[in-house]
Amino acid sequence: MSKPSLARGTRDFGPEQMVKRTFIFDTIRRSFQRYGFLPLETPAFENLSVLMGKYGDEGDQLLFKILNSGDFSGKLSDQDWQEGYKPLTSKISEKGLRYDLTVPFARYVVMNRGTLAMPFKRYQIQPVWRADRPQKGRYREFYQCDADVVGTDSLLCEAEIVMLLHDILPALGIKDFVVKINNRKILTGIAEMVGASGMEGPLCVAIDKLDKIGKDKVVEELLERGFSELSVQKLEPIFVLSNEKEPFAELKTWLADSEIALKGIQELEEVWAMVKVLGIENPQIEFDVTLARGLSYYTGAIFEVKAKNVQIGSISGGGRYDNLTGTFGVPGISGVGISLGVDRIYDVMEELDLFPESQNASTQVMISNFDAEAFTFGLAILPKLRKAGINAEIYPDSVKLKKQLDYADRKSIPYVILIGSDEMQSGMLTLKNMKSGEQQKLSADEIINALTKEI
RNA sequence: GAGGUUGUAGCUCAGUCGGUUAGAGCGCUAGAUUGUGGUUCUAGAGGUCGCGGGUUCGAGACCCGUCUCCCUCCCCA
Repeated sequence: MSKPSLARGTRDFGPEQMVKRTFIFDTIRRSFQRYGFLPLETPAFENLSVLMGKYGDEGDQLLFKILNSGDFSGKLSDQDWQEGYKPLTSKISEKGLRYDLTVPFARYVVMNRGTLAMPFKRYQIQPVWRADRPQKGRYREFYQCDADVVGTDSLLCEAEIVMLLHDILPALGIKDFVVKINNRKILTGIAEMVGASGMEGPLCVAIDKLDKIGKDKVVEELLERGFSELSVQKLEPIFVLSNEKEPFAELKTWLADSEIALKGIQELEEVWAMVKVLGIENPQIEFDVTLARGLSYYTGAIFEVKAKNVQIGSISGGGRYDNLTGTFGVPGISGVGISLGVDRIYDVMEELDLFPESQNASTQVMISNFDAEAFTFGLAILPKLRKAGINAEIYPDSVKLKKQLDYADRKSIPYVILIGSDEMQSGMLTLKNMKSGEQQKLSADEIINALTKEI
C-alpha cells in the first residue's frame, strides 16, 4: 500500500481556504449579476471535436484527453502504433476536459441559438484543466469566472468589461492594477505593413517580450523567426510607441496605409471615449501594442489584467471573437468576454494580505455535554438557537469538559454554554465568553437575545 | 514539450567522510486538574528517509530510472 498523493498541479482547499475562495466567488458573481449576465454551466468534458483547433497548436497539446472507455486499443493495428501519437490519439480518445469556458459557451450558443434572447449575456464560474507544467500561480486545475456577451459587435461591451473590472477588483481589495488593451486588427495591420502578412503570431510573441529582454534581443529573435531585415526596420516605430499611454495619433500616421489597422485603432478610440462617458473614476487602462495573447480565436479587442506589486502572471484576460460560433457552423455571431482567474486572484490577495478578517461562516456557540442528562437538556435548546439564526452545535460525546472547551477553542467558537445540575435545576445556564473567560448566568431566551445582537 | 532544482515524523527542518538503535522544535495523545480552553510541567505515540533498481561487508547519504515540489523557457488565468 502506498501513501496517497495529489495529482500533479492539483490542490485540496481546506476550510480556511474555502472561506476565502467563497469570498472571491461571491464578490465576482454579485458584480456579474449587477451587469445583467445570466448564469450558465457546461459539462467538465466535451467531445474533442469541440475543443480541438480553437486554442492553437500549443493549446491542443495542453488539452487533457480522456481515454475511450472499455477496450480502447482492441481495433488498433500495428500501423496505427507506427504513425505517431497524434493520429493515434484520435483513435483512442474522443473526449477531453474543458480548457476554458469560452469555447463550450460558443458551442452552447450554437446549439441553443433559437431560444436565446440576443444579445445574450452569460456568466460562468467553473474549473478548467490544462496539462501544463505547474509553477507559481499556474495550476493544472483552476477556476475561471467568465462573463461574455454574444450577438452584438457594439463596442459598449468592451467598455463595460473595463468598467466591470473596475468594480470587481477594488471590491476584492485589489486597488493597484492595470487593464492592458490592444486590438488584434492593429497587430494584423502591422504584420501587413512590414510585409509579413499572416505572421502576427510570431511577431507578437517576440515584441511581447520587449519590456523583459529589451529591444536588441527582440530584434534578434525576430530575425531568427524569419523576419527580413527590411521588415524589422519598418517595425522601428513600435519600440517608441510602447512607452506611450494613448499613442493613437502616432499609430494612425504610421499605419495609414493599412485599412484593417485603422479600423482597430478606431475601435480602441471608441472604447476609450465610452469609458470616459461611463465615468469610471481614475480608469486604470493602458494601450499596449505588445499585448498579443495566444488564443487563436480573438479578432478584435484583447484584454489582460495585471495586479501591481506582485510577481504573479495576469489575473484576467479576454477579448473579442468574431467567428467562434462560425467554427460550429453558425457564422455571424460576434462575442466578447473576459475571464478572471480565481486561483491567481487568491494568490495576489494572499500576498498583499487583502482578505477581510470577518468570517461569519463558522459556529458561534457550542453547547457543552457534561453528562447524559445535561446532553438531553442541551439538545432541547440547540434547535432554538438555530431557529434564531445562530450557528450552533452541541458536543456529541460526554467527555471531560477540558476536552470540549479545547475543541471550542480550536474552532474559534466565541461562546460556550455550560449545563450542569445547578443550571438544569434553576434554568439559568452558564454562558462562557471564550475570549475573555467571563461567565454569566442567563436563561436560554436571554442567551439567544445576547447572541442575536452580536451578529 | 526543453533545461535546472527539491523530497527525512502531521508541519518546519538537522543528520559530518558511506558505519551502532535516524534526531530537534512545533503539533498530536494522556496525565498533573472527577465542572473550565489558551500558560506551565511530566510522560507517551508517531518514520517503507518519495518510489523502483544498482554499487558496497554496510546506503537517509553514492549511481541510474521514475514520480513530485519549486524555478527558467514556451505558453497562459
